[in-house]
Amino acid sequence: MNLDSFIADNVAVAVGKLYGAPAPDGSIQISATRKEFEGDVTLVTFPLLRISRKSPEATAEEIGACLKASLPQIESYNVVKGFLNLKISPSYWSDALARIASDAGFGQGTPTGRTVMVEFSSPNTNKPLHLGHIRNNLLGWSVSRLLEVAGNKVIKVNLVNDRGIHICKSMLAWLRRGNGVTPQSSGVKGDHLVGDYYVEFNKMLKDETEAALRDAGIDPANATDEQKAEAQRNTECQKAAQSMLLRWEQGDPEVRALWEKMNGWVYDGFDTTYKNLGISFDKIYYESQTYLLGKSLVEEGLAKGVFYRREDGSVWCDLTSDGLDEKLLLRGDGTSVYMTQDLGTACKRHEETGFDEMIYVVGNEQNYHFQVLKLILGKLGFDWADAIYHLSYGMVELPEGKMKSREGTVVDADDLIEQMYRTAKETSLESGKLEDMAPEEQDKLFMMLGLGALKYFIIKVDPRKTMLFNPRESIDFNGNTGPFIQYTHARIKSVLRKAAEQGIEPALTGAGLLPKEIELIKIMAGFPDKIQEAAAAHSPALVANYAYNLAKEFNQYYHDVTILRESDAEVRSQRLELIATIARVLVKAMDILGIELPERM
RNA sequence: GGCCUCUUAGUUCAACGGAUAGAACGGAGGUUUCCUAAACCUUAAAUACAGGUUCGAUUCCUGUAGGGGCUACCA
Repeated sequence: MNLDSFIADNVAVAVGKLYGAPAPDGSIQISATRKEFEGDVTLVTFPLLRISRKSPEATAEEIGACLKASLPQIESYNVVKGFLNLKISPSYWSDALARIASDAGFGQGTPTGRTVMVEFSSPNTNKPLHLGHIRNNLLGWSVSRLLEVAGNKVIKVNLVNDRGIHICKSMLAWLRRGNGVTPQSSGVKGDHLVGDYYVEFNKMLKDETEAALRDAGIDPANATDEQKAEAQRNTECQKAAQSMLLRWEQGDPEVRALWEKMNGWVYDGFDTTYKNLGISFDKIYYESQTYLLGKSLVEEGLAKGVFYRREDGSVWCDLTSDGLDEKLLLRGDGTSVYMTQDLGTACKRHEETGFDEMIYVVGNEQNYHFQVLKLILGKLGFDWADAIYHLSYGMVELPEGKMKSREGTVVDADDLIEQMYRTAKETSLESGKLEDMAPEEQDKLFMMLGLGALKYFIIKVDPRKTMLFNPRESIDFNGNTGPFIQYTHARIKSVLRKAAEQGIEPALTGAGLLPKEIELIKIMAGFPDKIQEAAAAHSPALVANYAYNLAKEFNQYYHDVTILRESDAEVRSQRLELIATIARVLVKAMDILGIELPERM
């Protein structure tokens, strides 16, 4: 049991004894004592005044005295306004350190027996990954790790959008203007090459649209949106792309072969990016294989009267009673839409895995879509509809606003990783601490640091919020950053290495603890709770902030005390044990974020 | 128009309805005969506005102003 609930239970006992009535639910509020006051845990007494019928101070005083008398773990208490601050005895913290130090799997939650599926990344195959995908990927990955550490079985899946008009556009432009170029012949990464032809298509489209407008006697610069859309629809290349999509759907061997070839290039490119980011999946779904799912569900829904058919043959679900609109599920021509296949895919996945929770890591622009998805699954009678969770994250904005591919302000994922690597390299070489390190080791380190900075920067922000990313200023390596925590770890490891060289073993010797040491132990003891809290909130950001806090406290501690030079052997060994434990907790926390910690830097 | 969401130091981010709103970067100043100065210490600086609920509001409610998103027989 953790300290907070232990105290809470005893407060409940004390309240019953003192006031002869049980404390109402939620009236016992325990929190960590703020730094400026003396104590470790604090009871807020205001909610208990209804029962005590006394002033906040008197209530706090009485409960404090009662607890002090009955619990040996409480060394002292003090009352400030309505707050009862309890100071826990040092031996409790020594024991806590001993428990943490001897627990190799510290932080790993007990198995919950729950299976959670997490879908993330879900790229289109016509363009390389960009900054927005990076937030998605890092969030999906770290949430998956977080839930695993919290004791769940996690299945990471990726649903690749490998079909549709957008891929046909790349294919068409490549056929017309590519001259048979391949990633091998050009040396261009596959996903970038295909992306280049997507851009090429849009150029063709723009030229043809403007020509058409001029032919119609309209100045393209002054054309209305409707006029532009109309002209665009009728361009030759747009029609060619559409007919290519039709041929794809009919299974035309030529189109399919080209489609497979170009998608193959893209997957090779994606694999490289995923590998650089350090992420992987347990299963990859392809929309070309799932896009027909869900049609039978629509039939079922029609039979049950959940959906209805319009005169033109299209099928809809009326959600107006839920405060939403009517939602299309099947077009007049019988073809399905995104919602249809998502319904089908969800069902298929539930049949296959029996998941207890299905998390979709998708941007908040699709909030409406997932609200509807959940509602419809419920209407179809699936009791697991509530297991659907949309982990909705905010957009990544640049200083000049939203990324727009048309204006060329998209931050490419591969470029960004490369840039982070280079910045890490420069900063590291400047410090001049790595001269005796082998070049390949250095290279690994630079990548570790660059990625650490990038990942931490993105994950530390509350997923739901829109975040700002300034590529020019890059990312700092000082302060609340990944490299700060990496540096902290390297520092500890360095001391431990030197201790080992001198034959000094870390050990728990029962030597007295400094206040700062108790502070550090307190933070570490809170790790398992923090994991559970973060998992419940689906927020790796909480873990990031936790790790930063621990690292920061350590750096202050490190500055204030001597470790290797400490003359008292017992104190010295115990301090080594303490910092070794800190290093282990840091590794565990950062592992959730997908950030590696170096032995030296 | 309708629905959702956001607004905290100069900037980027924190804060289960609880104590004097925390950090970091940037600014100003300081610390290295000593285990890693990518560190540490000092200092100035913020809850968009107006009401309401509460012992207590950055947090909950209403309104105003200003961002963002959704409102496709796109995905």
